[in-house]
Amino acid sequence: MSRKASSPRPGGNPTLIDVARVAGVSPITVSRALGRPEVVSDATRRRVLEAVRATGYVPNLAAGSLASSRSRLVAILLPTIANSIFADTVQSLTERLAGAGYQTLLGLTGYLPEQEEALLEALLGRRPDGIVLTGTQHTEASRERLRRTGIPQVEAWDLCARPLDMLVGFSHEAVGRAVADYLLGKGYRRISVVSLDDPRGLRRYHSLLQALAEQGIGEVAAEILPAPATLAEGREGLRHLLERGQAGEVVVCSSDTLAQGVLAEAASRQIAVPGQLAVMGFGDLSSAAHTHPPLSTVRIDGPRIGQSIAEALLARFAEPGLARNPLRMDVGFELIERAST
Amino acid sequence: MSRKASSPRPGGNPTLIDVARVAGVSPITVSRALGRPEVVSDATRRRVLEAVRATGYVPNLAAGSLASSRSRLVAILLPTIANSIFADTVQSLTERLAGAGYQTLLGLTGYLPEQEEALLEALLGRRPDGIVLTGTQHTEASRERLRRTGIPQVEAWDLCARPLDMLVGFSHEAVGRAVADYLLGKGYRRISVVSLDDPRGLRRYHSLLQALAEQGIGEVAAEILPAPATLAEGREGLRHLLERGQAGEVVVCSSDTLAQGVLAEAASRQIAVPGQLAVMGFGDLSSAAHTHPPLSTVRIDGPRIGQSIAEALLARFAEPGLARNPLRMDVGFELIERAST
DNA sequence: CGCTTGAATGATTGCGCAATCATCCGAGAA
DNA sequence: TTCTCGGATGATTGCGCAATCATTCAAGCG
Repeated sequence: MSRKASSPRPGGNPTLIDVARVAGVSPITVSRALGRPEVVSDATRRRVLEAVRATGYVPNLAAGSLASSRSRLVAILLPTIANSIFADTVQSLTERLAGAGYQTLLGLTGYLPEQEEALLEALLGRRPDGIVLTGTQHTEASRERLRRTGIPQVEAWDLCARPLDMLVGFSHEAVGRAVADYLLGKGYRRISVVSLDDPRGLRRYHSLLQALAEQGIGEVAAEILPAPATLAEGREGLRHLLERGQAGEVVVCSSDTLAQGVLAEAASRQIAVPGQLAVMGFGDLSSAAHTHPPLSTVRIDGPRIGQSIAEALLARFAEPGLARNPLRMDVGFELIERAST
Repeated sequence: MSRKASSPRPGGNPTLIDVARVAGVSPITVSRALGRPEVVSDATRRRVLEAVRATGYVPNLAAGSLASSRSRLVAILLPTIANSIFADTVQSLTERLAGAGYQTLLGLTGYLPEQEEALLEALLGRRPDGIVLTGTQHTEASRERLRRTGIPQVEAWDLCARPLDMLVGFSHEAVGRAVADYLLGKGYRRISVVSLDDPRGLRRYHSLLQALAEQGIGEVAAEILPAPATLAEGREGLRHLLERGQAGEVVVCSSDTLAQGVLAEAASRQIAVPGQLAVMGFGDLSSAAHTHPPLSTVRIDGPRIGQSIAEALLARFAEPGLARNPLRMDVGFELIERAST
């Protein structure tokens, strides 16, 4: 390295040593005054804080990570943030973690498991203290790698029998069944589906199919569309169903965004909703209550998921002994009936 | 510290030294094989990569940061990701940076400058190689701190006379004027505004006011709502305007989301759009083309902003000599006329 | 008065890596 | 043959911090 010891260095960032010199204490006392203020005397702490202000010192967290083996970083992997149902979860998770001094490393997988694998390796390089994953489908390589890290991790927005570690979500199978029961109860028999080809949407679709089959309804036309969800995709989905004469009495959509597209396509074709065609969404985005007609949908409490993830991680950070506690939280869902069905 | 030198440590993560031992080379050769593969021989590189695979080695980037003074981290500060017009920008920015080996540290300011200040300090602790800020309004403390870091930084989604460093955005004043000219050209004279109280929305509002005033239109009712933008806020905005009899012939909204709320409120009151009341949005969200009626709005190319930010930062990283190059990119905007006006 | 006690502070060390400088060795030139 | 040269590899060092152990000193006690 170029520089000898700790000269003043007008160029670089000030370090603990610079602050210590200004405050007239040892570097480790500065470290303590900032990191564990209760162990230094009031007078010393004041002197140190004054020196921090005077020097413009900002602790180098990379050095802190290295020395303490705690990065105060949480990695979040999610498919996308654009028009996303996950946005509320990420927002509340990030806020809660920030309040506890943790920062958020964002990784976008674009719904591709292989992408998740590469991203995961990159993120692990930061030695995050916690990892949040969307869904429970990961490549075998990812699962193995995650298992070996021993880092607390939370899978979100889903439930499964063998979670990697902690789990905060709800049952997509239960959603599918609940939607089937609801629609059958309303008297609908000819049902079609417009779904994104994302794993959780497809699981809801399959359990809907099964629940309907159990009631003797075997024919369910489906239009499976590539991610991400947009209104245009929804419109296209309904258009294809109509062209094939398969739309039936009600279209079940894998997201409110698709459902809004379906509504728009129906409006443009003068199809009355729900008179000629009912529409069901998923997610209860803030727009769902305000479409025309208001959208029946399934409400998921995204902020609550985020908050629960944060609590679970923070608890684990505070008490590493809890390792492998069997947290498996089902936040449930709520079927919201509005005018579209 | 507890451990002596570099014993095998079955518990912890493998290090460069472990890989080196397996590959039968020195640690620094492993470092080179991974970081600058062109300087080691093919045979050595293969042996090293095999050893990396065998050990499950993942480089500790905190240590790398500390040794090289390059974190390969870019901090992004933005108001919110929920229902956000910035989502596309963040998505494309993140993807482009990830492709170049940079990771993204996300900071959410909630539209509060003081929050930005605290967040900024926390993020600077990671010594990011680049910083992306939303907008050009920062506290004086933030500006000063940013200036002194010398880290390449980009202000996005706005233009201003004295940028901190680089700038990729468009003129909100020009948007306000363009909207005024457009509406006047269509023959509208009684104009009202529903805006979020975010700085950029208010700037568009004020320049709209000024442009209208120059044409002799002095009375413009406005409803200013707290962030974040939701359909419900838009509905409330129109409701208040109508209650006061001030909605006029056309409502200009500071975002498409608010505009959709206005459309919903109008629909629920049997107000014909645009016959009795025209509506103008901002952002051209993917939903704007599919509302009922389709929404006239102002299109901003969010992904392009993200891409341009990434290019600008990567260029600066590759060539630190370019410091203080005067990049100041105006990505412009496009007024989209649809059926709502 | 000497002792213990515990709060406050300090000295030393190493976290894992890359920058820097040093060394080695084989091919080609003189 | 000897020398030079440059590609390949290695040894050493320090990045900035916190863990660990050591020291100091005043208060309290018999």
